[in-house]
Amino acid sequence: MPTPETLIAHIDLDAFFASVEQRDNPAYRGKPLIVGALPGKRGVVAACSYEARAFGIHSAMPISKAYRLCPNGIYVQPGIARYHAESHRIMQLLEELVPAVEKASIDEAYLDISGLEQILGSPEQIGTKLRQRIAAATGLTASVGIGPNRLIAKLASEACKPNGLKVVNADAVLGFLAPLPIGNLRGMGKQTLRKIADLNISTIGELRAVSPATLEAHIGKAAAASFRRQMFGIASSKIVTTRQRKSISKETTFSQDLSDLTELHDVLRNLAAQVARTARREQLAGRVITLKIRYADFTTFTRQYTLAQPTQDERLLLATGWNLFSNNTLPLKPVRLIGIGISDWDAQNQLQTELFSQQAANTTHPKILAAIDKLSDKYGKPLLQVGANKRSSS
DNA sequence: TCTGGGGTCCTTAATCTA
DNA sequence: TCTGTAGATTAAGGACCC
Repeated sequence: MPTPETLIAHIDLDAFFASVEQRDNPAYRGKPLIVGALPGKRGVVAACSYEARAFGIHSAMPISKAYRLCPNGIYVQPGIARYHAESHRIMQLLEELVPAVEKASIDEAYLDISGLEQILGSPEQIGTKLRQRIAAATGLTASVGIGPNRLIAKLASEACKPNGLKVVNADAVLGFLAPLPIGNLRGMGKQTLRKIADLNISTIGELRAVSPATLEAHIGKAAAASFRRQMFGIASSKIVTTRQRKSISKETTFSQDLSDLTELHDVLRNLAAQVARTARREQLAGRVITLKIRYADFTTFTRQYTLAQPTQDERLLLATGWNLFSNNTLPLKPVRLIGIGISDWDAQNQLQTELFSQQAANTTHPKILAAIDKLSDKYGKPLLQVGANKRSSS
């Protein structure tokens, strides 16, 4: 028996955040709706309705600019928890129909529909079923692209947005790609486009005519190889149904740049506590602690430190993060953003819930001990006691 | 124009180690 | 023991994505 042709579907929920808001608030329907920061505050557009797009607004646009373009639009802050719940519900729906579903983001999924034609019908029928199912259960619209691999499926769904369906068969891939803008290729962002601007090419078809050596000279070997594969429609069709996260981080941008060290420390403590909470909930402990600082001029620095043992405790996170901030490797000037994260764990080091007290008490690194001592002085009580056995209650 | 937050992956330079 | 080197690992930044 011949092996069935590989078929991947990409599902993309249309203007997801904005659509959920419009569905739940009839007053928002048919109006330019912008989900993101509120005008007057620092921030960007997270999502916007198609009515808002008519004003030239798009996601990631500074909110101040969006407001200039559309002062009469409706501006709302995102309700992320509601969107996650909705997303979860939709993914479950998809899993009922198709066994291999990969959640690619809050509003996107890849599905392996190879060999399902006998049960669910032609690719067009499968795509229609998926879209109908989502609409019936949630009242939301989705665009579905189907192709021989992830790249083609994704580009097909982009091409038929909003509320569309497009199937690209294997023999139509080259023709489908040729007229698309090169910016549609994965990894082709602003910087890469700038690097190849002098080649004067705008479509994937034109990019194919550029010699490999020329492309390499402009953007380097690895990137050139990646784009050459993509421009001929070569890409992975592997669906990863379970994915282990690689890092946990929290960051915040101040409404006004902050210089006060006490305030900065308080914010960092709060962020460290949130990171630690997530880590404990997900039973992860990381060895690498990363501090992120952004200044008023948007220059951004990261500093990291590798602990001898993994941790998920906010005290060690905070002490290490603060030490990275104050150990004189960063300029002393007003801070726009501060963030902290942990990473670098492996399967074996999950669920080490008693780890912290032991490891922190066993910490001998002078930098960490000094930072912890300093903090202990600041709070007028010892943050760590050798042999201590109980968790922080703060 | 003035740029959020939470991620992933890649490149490069510095440092460690055999 | 010293020195040079290659490869591995770590650190930092950049680019990108949603």
